[in-house]
Amino acid sequence: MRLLIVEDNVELSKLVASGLSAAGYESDIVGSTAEAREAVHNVSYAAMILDLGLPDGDGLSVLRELRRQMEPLPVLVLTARGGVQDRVNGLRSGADDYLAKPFAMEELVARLEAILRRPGQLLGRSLHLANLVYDTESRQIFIDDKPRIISSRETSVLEILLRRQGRVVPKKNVEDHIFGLDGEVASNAVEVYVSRLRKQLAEHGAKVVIHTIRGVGYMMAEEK
Amino acid sequence: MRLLIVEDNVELSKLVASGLSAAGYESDIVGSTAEAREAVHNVSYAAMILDLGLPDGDGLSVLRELRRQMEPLPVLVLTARGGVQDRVNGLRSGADDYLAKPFAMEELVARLEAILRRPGQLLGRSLHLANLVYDTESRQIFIDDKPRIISSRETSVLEILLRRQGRVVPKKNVEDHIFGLDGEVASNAVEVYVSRLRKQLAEHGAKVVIHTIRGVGYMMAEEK
DNA sequence: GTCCATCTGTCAGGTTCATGTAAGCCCGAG
DNA sequence: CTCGGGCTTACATGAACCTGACAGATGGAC
Repeated sequence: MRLLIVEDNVELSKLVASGLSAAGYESDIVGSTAEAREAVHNVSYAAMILDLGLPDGDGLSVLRELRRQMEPLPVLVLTARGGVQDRVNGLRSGADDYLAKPFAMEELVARLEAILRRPGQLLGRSLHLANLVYDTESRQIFIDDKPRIISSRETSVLEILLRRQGRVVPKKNVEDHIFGLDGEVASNAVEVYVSRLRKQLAEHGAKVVIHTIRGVGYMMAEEK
Repeated sequence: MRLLIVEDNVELSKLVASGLSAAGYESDIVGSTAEAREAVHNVSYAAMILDLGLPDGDGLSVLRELRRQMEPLPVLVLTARGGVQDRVNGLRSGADDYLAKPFAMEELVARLEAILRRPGQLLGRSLHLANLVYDTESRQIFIDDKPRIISSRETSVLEILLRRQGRVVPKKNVEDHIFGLDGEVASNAVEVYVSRLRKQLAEHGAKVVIHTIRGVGYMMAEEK
């Protein structure tokens, strides 16, 4: 399995490469956004490890470009900046995970393998669809890179539909996901949440649709 | 996907049916070997769950008869008798698996799905034809890898035609597959479904055709 | 504490849509 | 050409679904 390391600090990049090699991964190293763009277009990598502070620009621009092209390549962002704002920026731009320097090699490998192993988007920290990004940890929603607030219940519905995007999610599953085992609902609560979610997504200009499959459930997909 | 439950204990059979329903399978229930024979001959089931202690004879006789006719229907034997000898008898008679009462519903579903998924059987998890993919578990249709929604009845027709792609499926079989034992149709319902299915497949750009064989039934094949 | 805003679950009325039936046309076989 | 099966469209029906409204719950500001 081949990885792309985008990092301008030569010592660090070699260290990472050798650590990954020990874990059984081959890797290519580039040191600028320009080289990164080229490499990604020419080679099919299993994942990218991306540093943000690069000599010729911000690594996030590479990431955003990838996502705009609907490229699902898993990306692990790696940077010295560890503040909350940077973390949010990374995820908002479409990163799958985020690691602040200094870090332990084991953690890098563990997180990398987590994003490689995840089936579809079932386990990812961050979920994407069209211009919609959802951070599963902070439960934050971004549309066109702008944070949007929607209420808790609707967020839960969004999450489960997003995790199974392009697949039908039975209404019962949605209900279970929201209420867990204990709470029972004696009404059409799920329908109401879906209705409210649709409305809010539309208001915020999200380019996604929630299809209704009568007698079964719902399916979220990209618009058109 | 439709299953046949052969079980004379009404409570148990209902329990099993509801458990299977939760797992996404429809089922018909019969309570004797005579009814079982009739049902199997009239309807095309995905699998049979067979109890051995029946009021009018041994369930194994039904199974042996099926196998003598080279009928590949997957059979899961379910019985109070849990001894090794019984297990051997069941398997020797052509059962695909064996489950002793009392059992956990999860185990029944797991074993059932194991035999349904088994290669070489009529049934796999997903069926392909040209640019059309059908997932038998979620009953989802993909054309050119994009999920497509068509309604329940049309999906059932598609499923049986796909399972026997390249072969003629008698109209009566299609009808049985959709309605099972109980429902009787007093019209040209099947023709209507086929018509609707053709239309929708065309709209979605599926490269498949449904040929009509006059006086017999239908056959699905790749376009051109 | 009070006030206000928002969130939540329920309900009811209206709407949409899958479904089965029927009717008329089409078309292939003979 | 005739006959009969097949195709397609139209339509009625009821179930499934949508959505606006409402009232209680919650929680933050003061």
